[in-house]
Amino acid sequence: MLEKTYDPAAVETRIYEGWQEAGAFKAGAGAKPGAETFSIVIPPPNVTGSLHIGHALNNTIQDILIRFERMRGKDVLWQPGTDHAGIATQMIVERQLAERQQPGRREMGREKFLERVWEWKAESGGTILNQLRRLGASADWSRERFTMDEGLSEAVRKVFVTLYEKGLIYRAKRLVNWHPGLETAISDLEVENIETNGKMWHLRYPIEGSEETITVATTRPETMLGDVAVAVHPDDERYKHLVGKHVILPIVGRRIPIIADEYADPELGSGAVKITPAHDFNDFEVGQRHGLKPINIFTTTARLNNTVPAEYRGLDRFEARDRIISELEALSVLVWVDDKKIMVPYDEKSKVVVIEPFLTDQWFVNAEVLARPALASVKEGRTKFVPKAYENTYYAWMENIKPWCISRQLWWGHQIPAWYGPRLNTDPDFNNRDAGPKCFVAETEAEAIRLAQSYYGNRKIEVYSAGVNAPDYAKALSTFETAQRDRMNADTWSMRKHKDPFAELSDSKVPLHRDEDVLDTWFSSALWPFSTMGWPHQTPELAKYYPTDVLVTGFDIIFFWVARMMMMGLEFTGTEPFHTVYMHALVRDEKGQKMSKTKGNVIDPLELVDEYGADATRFTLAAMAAQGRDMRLAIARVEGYRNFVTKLWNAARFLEMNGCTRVEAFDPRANTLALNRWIVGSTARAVATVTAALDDYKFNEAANAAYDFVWGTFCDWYIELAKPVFTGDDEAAKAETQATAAFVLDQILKLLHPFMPFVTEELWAETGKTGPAREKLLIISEWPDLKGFEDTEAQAELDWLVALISGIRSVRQEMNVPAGAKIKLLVVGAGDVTGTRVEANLSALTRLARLDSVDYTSDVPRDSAQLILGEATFVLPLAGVIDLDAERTRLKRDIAKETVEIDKIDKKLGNEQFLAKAAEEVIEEQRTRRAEAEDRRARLIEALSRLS
RNA sequence: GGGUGUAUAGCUCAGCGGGAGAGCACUACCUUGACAUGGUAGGGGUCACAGGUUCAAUCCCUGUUACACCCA
Repeated sequence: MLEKTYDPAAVETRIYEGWQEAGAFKAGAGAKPGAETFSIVIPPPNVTGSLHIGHALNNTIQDILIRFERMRGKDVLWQPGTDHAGIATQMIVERQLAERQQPGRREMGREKFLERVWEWKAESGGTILNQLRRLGASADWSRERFTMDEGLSEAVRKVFVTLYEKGLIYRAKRLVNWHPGLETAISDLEVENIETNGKMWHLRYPIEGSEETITVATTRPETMLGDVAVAVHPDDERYKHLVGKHVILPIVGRRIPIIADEYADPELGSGAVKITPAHDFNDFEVGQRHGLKPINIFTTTARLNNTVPAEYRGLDRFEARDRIISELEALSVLVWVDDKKIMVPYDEKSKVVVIEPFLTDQWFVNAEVLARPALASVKEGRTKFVPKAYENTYYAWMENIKPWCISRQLWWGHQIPAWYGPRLNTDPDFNNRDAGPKCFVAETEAEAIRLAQSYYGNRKIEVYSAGVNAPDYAKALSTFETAQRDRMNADTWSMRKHKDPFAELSDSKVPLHRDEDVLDTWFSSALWPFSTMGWPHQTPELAKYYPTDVLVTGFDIIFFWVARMMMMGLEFTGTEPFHTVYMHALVRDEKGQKMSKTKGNVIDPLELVDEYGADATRFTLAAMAAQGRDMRLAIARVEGYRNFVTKLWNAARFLEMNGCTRVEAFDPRANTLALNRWIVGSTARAVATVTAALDDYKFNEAANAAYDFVWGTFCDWYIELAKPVFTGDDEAAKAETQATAAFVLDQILKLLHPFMPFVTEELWAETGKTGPAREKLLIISEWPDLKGFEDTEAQAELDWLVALISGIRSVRQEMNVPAGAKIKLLVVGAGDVTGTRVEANLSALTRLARLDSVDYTSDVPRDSAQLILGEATFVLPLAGVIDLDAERTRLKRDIAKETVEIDKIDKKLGNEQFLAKAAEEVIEEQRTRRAEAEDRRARLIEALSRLS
């Protein structure tokens, strides 16, 4: 016997372990040989992460799809894993070291520090995946991957080297977004521009050899130390005569040109702008156009470096601003100051650190080339976005894609597979400092040495791993370079040889060192759909499960991740990594605000699981997952669906109490009772609706259809109507109903399983204790298919019965008949069908409408309430109970309602245009509705006349 | 500044070219042998506003307003 209420906490862990032990999550579990495949790769959560409500939604949706397709018999893989999350993870470990007052990262050195991070990962990295298990995620944990696993790292190296060889990855000195706190470059996407109250400072620069001055406006006066020019618009009449002259930069004293460039906007400020190519993206381009050499005034921590006057060196950028302003003021260079709203680039994660455009050597991906096929895939429909509106977002990004800066000055991540050595004096770039060192890109060190060997001839290659600043490396490098330089001049070289008998050997050993930077975390994430399946090796999994089917994700990572997976997938496998991208909404609080720790409005999904159970939590998320709209999560909804779980549980309990045991080889189509034929037909329709909705990714429709059917149809009507059968003495009817009830419950458990896996699996086990043995767990049982089980005749009869019972109940309440009182029912004017229906459903009718007798008459007693249904009138003689005035009011109200309806339809039918242009079936429908309303009204009027 | 989306019951949300829906909340009644985490019945909406298209608009189009988000 089932308990009175279902206790999720007591059941969920046991059920989950049962699935694991049965191997139900394993790729291909339950699939028939040769079955179609269905695969999803999880958006790998950060190892540093813990489950938030967005993850809960994301993974609930994936799990629903996976369980649905698994039950449909497909060969299913849900590939789980985690992302190494370079910056976040490194920061956590660094913070931990600081808290424990242990040596910092730099003191420890790279190798020790990385060991430390791996230790941390081993201890804490699995948290979020364990949290997903609590939600019921049925991923194939035996295939768990991590972006820094050896296999995935191999994929990363392969991709890097291949793209490098194709010229699609290159190293360049460019302005990048620099994070002065972390001292690393970040990508454009990791920067968030936030509108801030700023100021516009107007500075008056003196013109060389003239009394004239030129006024420039800037929001960042401290960067004037790095100014290399002043630009005006070529058509700006005010300044034409100044172009070609020079200004003397105040404080610094540098002589810089006035140039003409269209970037200067005559409408903005004074129309003249200072050009600081090292610290502004627009200025950088202006500088390039005019061959101006950028002057970098900052260190990697955004303090002023030694290119600036001594008194400013070492100052923080904001401190420097104040000091510069004071000095400019004192020099009367500062003319005036305006308040201005400005966009300040912040670190997208912390939203605290101001990002600095900074000139460094970095690695870039030529995203423009990779984007072309990725763009075409979506345009040509090979990959579809759901909802479709996101395709535009994707296009807008892809059509304007910028080079992707992929190097990060961090330690935790995939170290860039590039090795550097000194250039030979025969190299055309030997004296070109901007060209940088000679670079060898290879998947392994051995391969890099081979490449180097072919460049350096038979010199000995020595790889230094202690870093570019290690003394022995610096020494070896300078020895080599000096020798190469000295060899270029015959005199120098012969003098050297004379002094040093070993001079010829001084450049016989070449020092090589590996690039110390690591790759952007998203670089490895971009390979996730195929790297997790063993690529670059041609594994069976790759052949079977790639390309995947659906990618389920939030729109916030459409650029970070989706776009890049498309690019890499197409480039390296020749196929789109998925045919559908399902973008789910953002979960907000019930007031529509974004959840955040600082606002304190975070709903923790694990707390929901603890309090209401995983099933209720999942069902809520599914029921609210309408496409293209953010969801506001209200706890009351979760509570409501918890009640639904209880309702289902109790329905099963009722069936159990009434001997509803499954019957071997039961054929629902052989049923004779309308009640049973009706519920089977309704089940068929519910199955069809839920299946279609899931096929369309309309999770809310699927969930609601299942809910309506289970509660509104099965519990509210079928079980209620079955009660008299169970307590009656028609044994054949009882047996048929018991078998049908058990059959329908089975279908319900299957239908609900993707949404509520735990309670359904538990009930599947409980109901399996009697009747024929269950062959397998619910999770791998077959999805119901009841096509052709509909029964329109039974449907019509039960619709009628429901309407009659509801009608009588309604009258009883309005007439204030005590709920416990049993009353008589008289049937007037019933035809054959109604008569048969009344007789067939007599016990149900009597019970649910609380009647004590049903009789036929043509003689309506006075003081009765009357109900119109079909051709018959149902009369409730309520002498003594009934309030005649109330009944008259009720009838008049109903008559008025019908009149309004008739008038409305008449207006349409009287319109010639309508008759001429509307569809035939629409007109016909209106006519039918009118006739029905007219008939009801006539009989209501008749009923009213009987009352007086 | 450019773009996208949303506006429907007190709240959270579905829906849709031809009869305004659900859950929660609310009101009344009911411990009827599954379930009070329940049952029955009910009240409650100018479908944001203004135009337009259409025989017909909550739905399609345009504009306005408000809110949200994305990009610069």
